[in-house]
Amino acid sequence: MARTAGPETHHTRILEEFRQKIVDRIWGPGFQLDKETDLATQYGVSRMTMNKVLTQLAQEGFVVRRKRSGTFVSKARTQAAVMPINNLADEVEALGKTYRWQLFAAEIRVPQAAELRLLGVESPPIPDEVIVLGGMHYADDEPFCLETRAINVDVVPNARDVDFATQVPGHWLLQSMPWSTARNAIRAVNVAGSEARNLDLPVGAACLEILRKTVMGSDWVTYARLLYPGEAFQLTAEFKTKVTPKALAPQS
Amino acid sequence: MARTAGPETHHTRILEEFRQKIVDRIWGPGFQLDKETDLATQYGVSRMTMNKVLTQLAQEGFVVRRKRSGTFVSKARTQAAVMPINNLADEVEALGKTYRWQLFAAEIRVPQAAELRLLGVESPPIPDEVIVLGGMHYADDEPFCLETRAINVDVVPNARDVDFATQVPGHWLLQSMPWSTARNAIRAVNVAGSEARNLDLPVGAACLEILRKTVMGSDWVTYARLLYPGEAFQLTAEFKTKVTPKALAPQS
DNA sequence: GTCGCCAATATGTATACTCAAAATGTAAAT
DNA sequence: ATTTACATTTTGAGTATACATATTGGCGAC
Repeated sequence: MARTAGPETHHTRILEEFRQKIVDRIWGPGFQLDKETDLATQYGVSRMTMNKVLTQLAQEGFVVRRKRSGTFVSKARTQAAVMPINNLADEVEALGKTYRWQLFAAEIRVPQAAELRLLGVESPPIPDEVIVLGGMHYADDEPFCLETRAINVDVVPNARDVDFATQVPGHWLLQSMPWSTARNAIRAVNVAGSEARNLDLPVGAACLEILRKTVMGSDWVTYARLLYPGEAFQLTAEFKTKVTPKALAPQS
Repeated sequence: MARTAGPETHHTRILEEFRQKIVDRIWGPGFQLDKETDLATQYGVSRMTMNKVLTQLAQEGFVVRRKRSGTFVSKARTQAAVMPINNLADEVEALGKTYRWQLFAAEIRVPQAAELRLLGVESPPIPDEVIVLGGMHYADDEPFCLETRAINVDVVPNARDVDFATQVPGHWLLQSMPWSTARNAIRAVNVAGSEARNLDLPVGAACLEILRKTVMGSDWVTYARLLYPGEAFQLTAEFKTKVTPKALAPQS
């Protein structure tokens, strides 16, 4: 589990030492570090090197730096979870199961109001032509995730020519449009009707619903709704304590 | 919504320009940037400044740097969601509602097997003395979150003297033990029995269940189970596309 | 032609030195 | 007594320079 023995350079060594001191509360919240010139001489490095260490620590949120005032260990406030949302095929195959994607329908047309509501579309500028599609992700032929999606053809014109029966929409979009931004909302819902039938669940079963809006620049690329059987699926996230951008004031 | 107009320094300006170029795919995945000495002269800065920019970009995962080879725009693979999990009081008050915490019971004793199962405790080393507590978070006197928790007294000895009727456990722990690490699992479940009654929900209603294990060094600090009324509550997360640590190879 | 060694090259790390910006405490002025 | 002005201190940003390190492409030996 040991990290791949990073390069033993001055600044990485000092960085790790400082982080450890803070995590172990040897330097507790509010503690004021010596000024960077002093620290530099104490550790036998130049100010630039010590500056690199402290700047990095500040970026990671461990310390707050204020001109004329000094460098302080920050107080933890918020917790930020880094949650990897991989593509489903990888995730399913990591469990040793076979993955399969089944397209139900895909059409280029004006989306209906009900569909927009389902997908959580709030901003009115809806283009005339949108790919509306639905399908199911299977793991060993068991329903794993029900997907409903709208794709903005204006932003991704070559989506027109893609056969989403063979290409998994999410995966294709990720490959096709790297560096986009997304906003997720996660809820628990009771399934009913055709959704319950498709997922092979009793009516009223709890499901995890992820509404994802993907944005590229100023335009939306896709709205997706992913519905997972509740008990069978779970999202996991590892995280460290972090500070809120505000409330950084050192001990007064 | 505009970011608080950051300092207009050389390296931040260039950094933003490069990020934009990559996000807008002017520099697509696999694109090789000019070498840093050339870029430095092109942008009229010293190599150290350009180095700072490129190092930062590499840390953010936008580019991969290889000695002798050059700097390449990396290919997006995974998406990482950064999900802030604030303390509930702040969250509730952000909605303009009044927050209230109601303790049901808190005891120091050996936890029961059923409780450990509920909390998702898997690793056997259970200390003899554990604080087992349960309570409810209210927003405007409506049930908002049902909490069940175990606290490791060996790791947090002063938790003995805390009155968890007035102190919210999660908040107190966060203040008391900053820089801990946690692992979250998020599921959807159907509520039943006393849980449904306490949350004022019909039996079978979908709820969001968060199992959180908090670790400090090598010991566990607390296991918590947070149950949110499904339809009423949702987690949201903003995120950008990121690269996997592996699979960074430039276009061959 | 193939294999292995070597040198050229791009990044990585570090130093020493400037000047700028911001915050704080002190002293002067109203 | 309160405000204003100023000097000091600490971080922030940038430059010029040097040497280390890894990798790649070419050259030579076989």
